[in-house]
Amino acid sequence: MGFKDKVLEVVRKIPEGHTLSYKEVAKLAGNKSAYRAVGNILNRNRNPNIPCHRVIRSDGKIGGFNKGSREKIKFLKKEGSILI
DNA sequence: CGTATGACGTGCA
DNA sequence: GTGCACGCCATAC
Repeated sequence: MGFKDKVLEVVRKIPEGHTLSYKEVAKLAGNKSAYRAVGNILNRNRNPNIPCHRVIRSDGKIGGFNKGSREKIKFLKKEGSILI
């Protein structure tokens, strides 16, 4: 159990229709300054149970996605969590 | 063990 | 308002 698992758990707890920024996730994970690592972890970690598409940048931008930002945008728009 | 990387964030020009 | 550059942390190899 480390920062990685904590981040994944936090992201997994994100309810539908709600999005969190990498910084927020890092803060909830215990390291508010590790937002850099959050993106890294989500990128390397391919866990289908982790709705990583609900994690966006603080700017409101999508950021990136394993399968392609298109899918991420699609999911967010479908859930009504984003206004792009 | 040490180096390099990255789906970020903030500041400054 | 937009663009560029730097700094930050943890993970993976």
